[in-house]
Amino acid sequence: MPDELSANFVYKYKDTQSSDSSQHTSIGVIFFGTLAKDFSQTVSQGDIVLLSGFTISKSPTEQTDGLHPCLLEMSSTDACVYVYSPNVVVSSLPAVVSSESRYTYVPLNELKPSRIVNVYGLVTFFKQPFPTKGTDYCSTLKITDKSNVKVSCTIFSERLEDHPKIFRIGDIIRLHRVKAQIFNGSMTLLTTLGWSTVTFDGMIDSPIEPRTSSRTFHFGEADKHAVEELRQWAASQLLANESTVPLSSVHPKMFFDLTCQLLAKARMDTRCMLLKVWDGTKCAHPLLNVAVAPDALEGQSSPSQDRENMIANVLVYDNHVEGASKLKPGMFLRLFNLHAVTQRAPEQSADCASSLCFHLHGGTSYGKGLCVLPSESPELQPLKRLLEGHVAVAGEDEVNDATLVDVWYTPPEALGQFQPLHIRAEPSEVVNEDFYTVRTCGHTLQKVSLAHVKSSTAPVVCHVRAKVKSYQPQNLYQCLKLFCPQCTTLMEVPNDEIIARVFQDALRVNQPCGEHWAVTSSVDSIRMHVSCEMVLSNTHTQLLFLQGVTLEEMSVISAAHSNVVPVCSDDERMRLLDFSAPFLFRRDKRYFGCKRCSRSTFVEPEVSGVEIWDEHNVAKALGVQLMQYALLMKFELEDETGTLEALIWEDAERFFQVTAADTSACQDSQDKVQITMDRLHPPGSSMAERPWLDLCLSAYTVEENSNQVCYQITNTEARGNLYTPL
DNA sequence: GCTTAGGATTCG
Repeated sequence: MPDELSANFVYKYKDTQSSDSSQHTSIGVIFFGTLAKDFSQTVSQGDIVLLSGFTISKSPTEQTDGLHPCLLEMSSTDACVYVYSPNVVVSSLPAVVSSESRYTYVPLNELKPSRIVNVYGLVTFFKQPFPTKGTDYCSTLKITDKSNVKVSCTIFSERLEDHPKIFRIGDIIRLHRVKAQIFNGSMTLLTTLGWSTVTFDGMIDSPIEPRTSSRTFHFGEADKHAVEELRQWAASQLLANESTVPLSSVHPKMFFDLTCQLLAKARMDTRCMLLKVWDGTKCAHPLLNVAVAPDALEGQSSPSQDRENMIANVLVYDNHVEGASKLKPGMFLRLFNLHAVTQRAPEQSADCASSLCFHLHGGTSYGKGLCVLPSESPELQPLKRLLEGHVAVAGEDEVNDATLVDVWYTPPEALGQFQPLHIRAEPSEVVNEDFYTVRTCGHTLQKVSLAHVKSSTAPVVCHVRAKVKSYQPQNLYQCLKLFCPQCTTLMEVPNDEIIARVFQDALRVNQPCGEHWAVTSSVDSIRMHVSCEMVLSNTHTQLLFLQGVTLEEMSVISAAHSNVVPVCSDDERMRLLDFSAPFLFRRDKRYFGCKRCSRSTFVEPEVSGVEIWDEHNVAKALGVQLMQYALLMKFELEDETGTLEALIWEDAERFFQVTAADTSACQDSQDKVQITMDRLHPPGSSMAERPWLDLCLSAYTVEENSNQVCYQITNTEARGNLYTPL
């Protein structure tokens, strides 16, 4: 045929003179028509080609040229060839190859069954990749374009990172080498061998940044234009970026998408994971707080007053647990199709207002799922500013204690409670991956040097990398303090000698006391009082008042009781002991009252309405201001630029992953603090051997101390396998 | 070894 061009390209990867057909490493290929023309204009020597839609035929010239006995012959107009140049990846179809625009994108209304095509589209529906019954994960999505035709796409890949990074409806996706097919009467697209994808934000003015796991992908002016055009069209159609719902707009029973930061997570069971998240807004409905043992919780989420209704508890079920288990506190997430469920915590009675909890139900229907958003995403910036603002405000409220600095220098008294623990630490082995620190704050800050921190104006929050040059107190039992949240008094925990003396003083005036609210029984010189009202409600075994005991007797008796209050008598009236002694013994724990803020006279305890007695309601019933246990240490930090003294105080429990109250009584918690210190500052180690610590530092001024600038380590957790010997 | 899925909730 005169108007038809033909070409015969022979690729010789290796020259061979042999006529033995098994030795042939080259074969002839025959193209016809426009494909032949386009191919001849596109290809260069050395390119790699991939052919499809060709048939094998006998070579008529085998006898004369001694080459391969077969030929590859283009069988129909469906045949296509892919040309891989060293630098650019070129895909070509019959009639579409051109030298200036090497990729051609087919509008969605022009798809033809069994064609392998490249397309651009706007995402109108998507699911996170889910495991199939086969070998791959599958992403299902639906896309549309200017033609307004909607096409479903199915993407298979066993590598999760190769799946399209779609974060929201309205994102723009580019697909290469996907096959058009009819399924159930509708056009669909399916990945084929060599497929690839890139996605873009669909917001009209956001930077055009391709999201892909591929390190080599083609992106030119034409792509930029395609994205811009789709964004324009989407905007005109009101299709673009359906926004997610802030916590402040969530109401019961709704399904919604949430953009948030992960604060903490905990495995509930094999099919359920708890995520504690926030987005910087306050929910109009009370939020449920799912209580979890502190050691089961990864990350930090202490409910505090000013964060009330800001921390959402999300229960993630079944297939979503796999993805959730990879999450780390601090990450930014998008949770798709969360269900706002009203429920009561187990301890809440039926007349209590129920609170909101969020469920990510099992399955993938309606796009249920979760994904991690890159921290630098432009759409996260407003959220991050909101969170940082909130963290800063919380910091100002909490870091205001002028007494900290003073108390630091008062010589601590020995308590004899911490047992120093000796760990074998070979100096050469101390730099160990078993120990490290992580910041759990939401700040996105560049790390700065200690010199930079010192030159900054407080208040400020900084991220640093430093080593511990020294720390105080060296005897760790001395880092345990008592703190009054009311008057901010900070004091040492009285030792047993002091407490025993208070008990002895009380014994000297051990007269009977007649309180109308109490019934009394006596064994020898020991008197036990219980509340009449509590006897009636059968809760009297929970709260005992003991008179005429020594500290030793008290310790034995309280070991078996939930709440025991030591009392004495004065003028036939019951009184509490001096506040140098604990006002309450709860099994192995002792609780102290603040001398300044507690009621000085003892009146009838207010016992109505309490079902379960703990240290808080005992203190309240007695008019006592409960003192909190707190850990206080001072680290001398060092980096290449200098040293800086930083307290570890408000976030000490977070840092050491213990509660201060536990360290007052529990050997395991004391050991944990000791081991942590031995990891970050091994005994006898040189600076070079100590680990670098990633720390979040808060700098603040103490007004009462001529505006002295103080530093605290905040939002930082010590991590690692502390129980592996170094 | 060359399939898998092919949108459509609500349980915990």
